[in-house]
Amino acid sequence: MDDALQLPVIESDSAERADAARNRGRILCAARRLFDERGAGCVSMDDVAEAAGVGKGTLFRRFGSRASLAAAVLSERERDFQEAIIRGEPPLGPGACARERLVAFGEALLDTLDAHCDLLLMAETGPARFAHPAYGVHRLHVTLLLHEAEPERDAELLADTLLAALGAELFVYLREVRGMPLQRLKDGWRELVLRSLPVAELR
Amino acid sequence: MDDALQLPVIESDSAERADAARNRGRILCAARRLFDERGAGCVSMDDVAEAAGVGKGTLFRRFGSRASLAAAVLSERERDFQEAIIRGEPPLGPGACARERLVAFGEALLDTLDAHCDLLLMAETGPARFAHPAYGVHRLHVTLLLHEAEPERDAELLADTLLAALGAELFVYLREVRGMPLQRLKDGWRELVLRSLPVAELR
DNA sequence: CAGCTAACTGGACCGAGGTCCGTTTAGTAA
DNA sequence: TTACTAAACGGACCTCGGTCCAGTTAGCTG
Repeated sequence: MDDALQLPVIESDSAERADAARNRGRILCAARRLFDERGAGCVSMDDVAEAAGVGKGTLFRRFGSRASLAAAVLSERERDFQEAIIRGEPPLGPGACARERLVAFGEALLDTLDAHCDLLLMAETGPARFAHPAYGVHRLHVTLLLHEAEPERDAELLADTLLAALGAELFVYLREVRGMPLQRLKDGWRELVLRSLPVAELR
Repeated sequence: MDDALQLPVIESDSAERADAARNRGRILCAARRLFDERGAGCVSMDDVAEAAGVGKGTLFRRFGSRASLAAAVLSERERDFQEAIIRGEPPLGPGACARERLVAFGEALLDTLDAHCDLLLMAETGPARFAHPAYGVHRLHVTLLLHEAEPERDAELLADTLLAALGAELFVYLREVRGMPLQRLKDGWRELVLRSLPVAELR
C-alpha cells in the first residue's frame, strides 16, 4: 500500500570524498553537542563551525542552511518515526482504521515536538518547513489516510491544514505562552480529527 | 455582547512630541509607497529609513521591528476588519449563527491574505504572529464564537488551531507552491468549520 | 610515481535586522 | 528670554545567516 512513500531523509552520497564525509561527521557531532548543551536557539552557525574545527564555507556547503542542519540532526529520530508509520505496529502503523492512525500520528508528532521543540523550531523557521522532505512525507501519509477515510474529501488541502495544527511555532506558543499542558493538545488533536472524519461504515 | 473586545491596534500616544509624530507619518508613508512599488519582500529597513529621510535608530524606535512596521502599515485594513466583525452586517458581524460567522470570518481573512500576502507574511514572520495584538483580537473573536456554538468544547485551543489554518505562511505555500485557487481554500475552510461544530439545535 | 581534475576547504566578505549612545531639540517653567 | 529636562534623533556598530572564490587535496589514470 503506502510502502511506496518511503523517502530517505538523508541520502548518503555514494560519491562522497573521504574528507567530506569526515567533516560531515564532525559537524553533526559538534552540532548535536552544542544544541544539547545550550539549546538550539543559543548556538550560531559560527559556533558550530568553530566547534567542528571547520570553516564556515564547509558548513554551508554540507548543509545548505541553518534549518537544514537542524533537520539533519533530527534525521535519526525522523527515520524511526517514518519507519513506525509505514511498517510499525498499529495504531501508528498499518492495521488500524484511518481515523485511529491519524490520531496516533498527531500524538506521536506532539511527543516529538515536546522532546525537541527548539530543534524543530529551528528546522521549521520560515518557509523551510514546507520545503523539507520530512514535511512531504508527513503530508503524503496524512493525505492517504484522509483519502482512505473519506474519498470524496479534498484530502490534499485538509492534510496541510491539519498539519498546520502540529507546527512547531504554534506548539511553542501554546505550551510556553498559553501554558497548555501536552495532554490538552493531544486531546484537542483527537477531537479535531474525529470530528473532521466520518465514522467508518464498513469495518 | 462582545463589544468589549475592541482593542485599538494603534494607540495614538497622547504625549507624543510633534517631531515624533511627523517622523512616524513620514515613515509610514514611505513604507507604504516602497512596499507598493517593489513588494514588501524587496524592501529593507534601511531603504525605508532612507526614503523617509530618517535615521535607522528612529525607525526602530517608532516600530520596534520589521514585523511591527508591516503590521502598522496594515493597521487601517485591520481596523476596518475588526469593525466589520464587531459591528458590521451579518454573516461577518453579529446576527448570524456562530458557525456562519466563523465561516465568514475565515473567508474574509483569506481575502485579506490574497490581497496583501507579502505584507502579512512580513508581519507574521516567526513568533511575531502570536505577539501581535491583531492576533489576540482574532483569537478572542473565534474563541467566543466557538464557545457560543458549543460551550463544552475547549474553545481556547480550538481557536488557535483553526487560526493556524489561516496563517500567511501556509497560505503562500498552498497558493504558490501547491497552486491551489483561492476558492478551494475557502471551501476547505467552510468544510473544516462546519464539521468541527455541531449544527445549532435551537435557532 | 607523476599528472590531472573535480571536489572540497575556509575565511574574507556581504546584506540585513537590530542595538547603543552621544548629540539635538521640543516643550515647559521661571 | 533663558535655563532645564525628558524625549527624540541618527548613524556607527554589532551579530548572524549566507555567499564567494582562490587555494588545496583526494582519488583516478597512464
